[in-house]
Amino acid sequence: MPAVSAAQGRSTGNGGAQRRRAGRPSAAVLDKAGITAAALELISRKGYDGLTMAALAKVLDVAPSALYNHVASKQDVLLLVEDHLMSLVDLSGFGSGTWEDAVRAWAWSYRNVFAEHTPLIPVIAVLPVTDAPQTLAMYETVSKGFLDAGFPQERIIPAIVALESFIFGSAYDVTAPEDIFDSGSMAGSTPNFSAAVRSSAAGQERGRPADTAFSLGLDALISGLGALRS
Amino acid sequence: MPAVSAAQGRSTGNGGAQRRRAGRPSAAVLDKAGITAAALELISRKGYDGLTMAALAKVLDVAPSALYNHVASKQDVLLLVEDHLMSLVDLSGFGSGTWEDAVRAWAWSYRNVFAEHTPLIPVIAVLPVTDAPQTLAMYETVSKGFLDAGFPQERIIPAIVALESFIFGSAYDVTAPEDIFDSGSMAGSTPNFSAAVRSSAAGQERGRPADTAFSLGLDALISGLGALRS
DNA sequence: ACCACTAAATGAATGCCATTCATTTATGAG
DNA sequence: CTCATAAATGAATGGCATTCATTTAGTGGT
Repeated sequence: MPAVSAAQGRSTGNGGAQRRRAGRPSAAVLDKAGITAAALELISRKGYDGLTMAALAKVLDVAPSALYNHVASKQDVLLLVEDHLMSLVDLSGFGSGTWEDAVRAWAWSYRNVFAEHTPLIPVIAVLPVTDAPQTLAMYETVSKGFLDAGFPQERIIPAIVALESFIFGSAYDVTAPEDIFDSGSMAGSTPNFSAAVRSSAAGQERGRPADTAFSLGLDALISGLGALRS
Repeated sequence: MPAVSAAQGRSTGNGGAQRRRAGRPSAAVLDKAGITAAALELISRKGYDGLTMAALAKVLDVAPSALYNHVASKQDVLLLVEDHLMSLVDLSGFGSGTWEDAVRAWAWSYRNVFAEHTPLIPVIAVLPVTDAPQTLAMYETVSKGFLDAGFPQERIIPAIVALESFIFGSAYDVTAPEDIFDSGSMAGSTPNFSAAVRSSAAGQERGRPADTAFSLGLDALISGLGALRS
């Protein structure tokens, strides 16, 4: 159970005191599960800027070059993290309630998970699903949900892709600063925009602006895509 | 007219032969417009990986440190590029045709421009509009288009944000490899997904898959959001 | 029981990158 | 005329991912 060894290696702690001597250790120190866990810990503690191969090695109490016996590159580490996060997305709606409710719960959960991990979005967008079992499992469940709801088979993938595109874009939006639409000194030359910004800020008492936009767009997509069902 | 000087500096060429001697030159060599143009040239020639401060300096026939007299950081360069690209987005539909057609043309154009520049998307998402005049101009035109079409003022910004989120996510989708949904050896355990992938590939004779998904989602958003008009 | 191969660690490079700093030279305001 | 300021050079600096030679430990075949 190498994951346990890795966890022990980390909890043993050794705060940099006596170093391990060179050569293969009796019990393996590293494995993918341990690297993934350490990366997630590092990300939550220091953010993605803090996720360097050197920092990761330090958390695992290992020399940086040791990591390359288990992953081919830093991109590989990001891939491990990405696939782990996919397992956190809520799929419970598919199979129980209506298609609309299932999609809504899935989309909110998906957006919320990746709003905390926007640096992974460029990775996901280009990642072949073959290399990501959790991701593949999610697509299978969602596809089945769409099929059972009466979607024509050839429309399922485009519909999921459209929803995902909206979800990824919206995840970025969550991270935007509050004053992103403040026109500052240029406000005079943008009367319609400035008024719209003021008005939407005023009309919104509860919740984040990003949530309002997400809710609005998601409802539009769900009703528009739902019409494709036979 | 410093932009001209910069252009001359670049066309003079000097292919690295005799170096400029230290100290302030009689005519300024650099300015923001020239830096922006050089960055765009570099990006189109070598991609975003090739856009380094050193490479940019070389194109402009200048020492890397000289750039920092005009921009505070590389992020600043990306911001200049981003704002320039915004001026390429098609706004001609607003003011002529229907709201639906205007939004459709705007959205396709917006997506196509940034599909070639996805590394800028994280920059845009966090960029206060104050620092980006072209971006601000675009929002003004689009806001006016929504207002004239009968949108309640407080819904305009959320509606635009929802559309933009979909556009950014879809821009990533354009860059995805063709075989991104190939399940490979895992296909056996994902029957519904694999069948959906096969079916959507078969049903689609013309155009890129990304275009199909974008068209589908955009129509859904336009009809859903259009219903908000009074 | 030996031996060769492979796996997994260390530690010392390597090369690239953004950024900073001291220095030099030119311009323009008072 | 002079002096602050702007705009260039060139030489660091520190951080980064990655590679390589080396060391040690397990393993499969004979």
